[in-house]
Amino acid sequence: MKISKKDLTEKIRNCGLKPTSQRIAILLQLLSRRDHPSADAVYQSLKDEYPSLSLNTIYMNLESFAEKGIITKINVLHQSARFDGDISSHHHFVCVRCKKIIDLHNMKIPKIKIPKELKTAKVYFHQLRINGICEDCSN
Amino acid sequence: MKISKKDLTEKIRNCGLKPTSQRIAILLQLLSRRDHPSADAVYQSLKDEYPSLSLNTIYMNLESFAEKGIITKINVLHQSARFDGDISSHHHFVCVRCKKIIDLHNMKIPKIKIPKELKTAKVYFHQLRINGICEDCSN
DNA sequence: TTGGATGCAAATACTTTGCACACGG
DNA sequence: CCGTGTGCAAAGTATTTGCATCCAA
Repeated sequence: MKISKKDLTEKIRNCGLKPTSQRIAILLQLLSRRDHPSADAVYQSLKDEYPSLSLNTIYMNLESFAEKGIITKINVLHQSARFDGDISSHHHFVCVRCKKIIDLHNMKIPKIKIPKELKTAKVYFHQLRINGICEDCSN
Repeated sequence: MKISKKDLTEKIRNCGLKPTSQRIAILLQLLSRRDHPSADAVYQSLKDEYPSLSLNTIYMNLESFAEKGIITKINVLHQSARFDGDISSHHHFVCVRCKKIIDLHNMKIPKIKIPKELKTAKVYFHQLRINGICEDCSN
């Protein structure tokens, strides 16, 4: 499907942001590609066509778009790697605001059927991650 | 349950690593606590008792332990934020080695029952993440 | 003794912040 | 014009790398 700049302009305006040329370019880039780029990957793809575009602008706008829900941020970003000594099967709730991680031991997840896309990969383990805002942060 | 140093030594040796005093201390620390510490958090807890222990050693060993499967690294993708232009409901496979993300659109996940630990939290969305090693990396 | 492990310091990577200028409404 | 958005540079934090020394086997 073709993505028109007009649609993008609308989409950006609808979520309360000014449809600047940079925002349109960034959103177009993200909707056109099938992978899951980092801010820098988007930057690399756009800098030839938009030499004045700054990486900073991409960081800010990807974050804004995700906040408005027109794109998704796959990894709630902890500033640092977090480790768990408990390797028994359990899942996690992550507060998107304070980044707190809460164990969910009592949560039963029905058996997962590994999809065919992964038939050749080695699956280690799966973890369900629930994102939200914890009690402390919701005040 | 009490964790004996003897058991830890065994555990470390069993996964092919030398049971140095630093490794034993780091693993003991991680297995004793109920939270999900960063490398620095582990460092802060240990540096009084082991003044010569370096943060670097903790980084390396937490990574090694996670690779051997005796602890878990919760956020595989913490080094850079990754975004997805596709906001339809789907899940992801993440290669723990090359960090590649593969979309799993065909995967049906039965309805999730939100556990009681979260009764006061606001749940935004949940994503199932399957961790493993992709075909390219498994050679 | 010997190769892996550690400690230190420097280097790198990612992201955020501060501020002056530019631009859309 | 007004206020948000952008670009640049600098700062901040997390992690990795290089290398000499150390230590468990």
